[in-house]
Amino acid sequence: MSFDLTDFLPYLLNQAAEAASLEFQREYKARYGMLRTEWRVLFHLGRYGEMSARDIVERAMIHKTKVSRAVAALEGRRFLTRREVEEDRRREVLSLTAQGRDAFTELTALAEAHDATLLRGVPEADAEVVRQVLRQIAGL
Amino acid sequence: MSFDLTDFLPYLLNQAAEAASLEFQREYKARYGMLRTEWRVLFHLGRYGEMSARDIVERAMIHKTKVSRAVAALEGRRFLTRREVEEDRRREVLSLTAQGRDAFTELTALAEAHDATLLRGVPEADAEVVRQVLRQIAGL
DNA sequence: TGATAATAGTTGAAAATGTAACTAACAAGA
DNA sequence: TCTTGTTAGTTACATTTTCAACTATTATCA
Repeated sequence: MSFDLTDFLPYLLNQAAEAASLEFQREYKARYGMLRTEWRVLFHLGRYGEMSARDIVERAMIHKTKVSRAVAALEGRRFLTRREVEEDRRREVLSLTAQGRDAFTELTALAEAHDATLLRGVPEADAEVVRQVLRQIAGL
Repeated sequence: MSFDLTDFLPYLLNQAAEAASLEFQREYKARYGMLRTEWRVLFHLGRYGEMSARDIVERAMIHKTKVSRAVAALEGRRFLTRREVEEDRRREVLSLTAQGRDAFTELTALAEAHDATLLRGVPEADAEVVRQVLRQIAGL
């Protein structure tokens, strides 16, 4: 039989994703009491600027109920604020507070360092191949 | 700012893992009403032969409570059976039923096909680089 | 205009997961 | 033997996630 579990891409991706998130998760959990979805929402706002919950849903491919709850939690802890949009009163534009930006800055620095650790010993050319293939799979 | 979200490995891994699992998950869910952990337990038994829950915990790095519940579910749906071990009555050896083996065979074929789809257009050398790096990150 | 559909976001209940505590069996040393 | 510790596996409870309504607003089109 030729097919090993560690050849199976969804499995391998899941294991790698879990391992990669684990250490970093401890950071944002311990420092800011954040959940993973909250960190991802924060990251999107920090990296790409203010946007609506719907934009985050689309870009991050996170379900809208998760985003809704993450936004509520981040708002409660004063990491972001909502602003009504006049031309469409269903929507609310989200933006980070100063505190949210600080958290973003600190966590991003940690994330970059963490990335380097994960790819220790991997030639940059190979790392780029990995990113490329992952983007394809993720549909990005 | 130099750091793009799609360069950030844990993020990229998560997105790819989620996208990769999605379609396949629909298969085992729709056909067999299986959860992800259940499919993974089934896979281990189908691929590597009978073993105890503890062995699966170690090999698959799934938490023992998840394995315990998956085993109970698979047993309830007659995909596997337990057998007591005389020399250590704490342990139970698990093995697939004929029905379990059928499911394994069918799902494995689907898994292989799914893998090929995910890697469409990716040279085999690159695919191997990806698997290698993912194994490193996952600690496999 | 008015009816129907679509969209943004929220909420409640059900399902799944994680954590810790638990039972039962074995192990090892005084 | 008796105590203490370890291991296999299960269960209970709290937290998260998922799924299916639901509200409120905007869009479409006869």
